[in-house]
Amino acid sequence: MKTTEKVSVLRDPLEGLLTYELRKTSAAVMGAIAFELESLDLRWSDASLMMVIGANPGCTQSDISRALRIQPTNVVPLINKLTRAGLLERVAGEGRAVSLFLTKSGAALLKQVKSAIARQEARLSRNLSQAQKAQVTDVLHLLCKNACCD
Amino acid sequence: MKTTEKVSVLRDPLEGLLTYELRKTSAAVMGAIAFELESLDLRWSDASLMMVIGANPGCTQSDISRALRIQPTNVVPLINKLTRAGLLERVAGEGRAVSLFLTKSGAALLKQVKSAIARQEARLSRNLSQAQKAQVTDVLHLLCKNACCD
DNA sequence: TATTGTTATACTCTATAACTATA
DNA sequence: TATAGTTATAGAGTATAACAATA
Repeated sequence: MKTTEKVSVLRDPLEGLLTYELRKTSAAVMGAIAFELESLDLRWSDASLMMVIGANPGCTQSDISRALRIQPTNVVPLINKLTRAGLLERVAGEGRAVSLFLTKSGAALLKQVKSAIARQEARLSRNLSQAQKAQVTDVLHLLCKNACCD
Repeated sequence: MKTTEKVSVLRDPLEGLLTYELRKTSAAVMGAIAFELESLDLRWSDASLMMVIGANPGCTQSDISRALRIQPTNVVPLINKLTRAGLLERVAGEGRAVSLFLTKSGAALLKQVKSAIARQEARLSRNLSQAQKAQVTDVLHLLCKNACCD
């Protein structure tokens, strides 16, 4: 015996670590929203950009950069993609600033984005107790703060 | 008046969304562990690999791939890096399989990795109530499951 | 000078296709 | 054939440096 005693199921020494569980859950959740947005030909970065501009018509790339904590340099290709797709309009503002607005078709697509996000959120929290639902974002905010930023 | 009425602080329409908060918190937490591991010249992917091999001496790359949910193809460069650094030993096993072990210096470094992780975990949960501490991983597991995988 | 926007670049993580070697 | 490992490659996300344009 014991000729083929393979490990195959490993002991997972990372199980239960906040760092690990957060990363794993975040990865799963991002995979799920990616699937949800696939039919709209949008990635999460696109969708979150549209959400922010939809809620703040006329905001600038700097505004977005600060709000979503992405480097200004990384906002550029996202804006370009959405502009080329006819979803975004760039209007000259003060100084070098450019004010961003959703086009008509951008606004229409945003509605679908909101539906996709609503579906995702409903699915995520479908079997959470009221207490859990109420506390989960509080805990996440605490953890975020403890991780030193925000 | 109203000449320079800039937006500057945006309304954040993503605030409170589980998808968004999870991603943001995960990013912050990964940044914090990256900082913690920086002095050891390891990234989280290296550290988690060492943790798994330390807890499962003789495991294979396929085992690791399944445990950490990384593509087998992406395990290769990680293993190579740690092997080149003298932290890992590869011993021929059955068939094509290769059994992985930490070297002496690998085991020594793993101790420091564990300390770094322990510091991180303590900092993350320092101001969580007992109830929160007890429930947070449960909620994360639920969310992970609801996201459809795991 | 400080702010805004941009280009180029590079590194990490992740994913797929195609291949070799072994049972 | 199924499993283990590998190579090459490509796409996203994120980071810095250097620069141009405007107040």
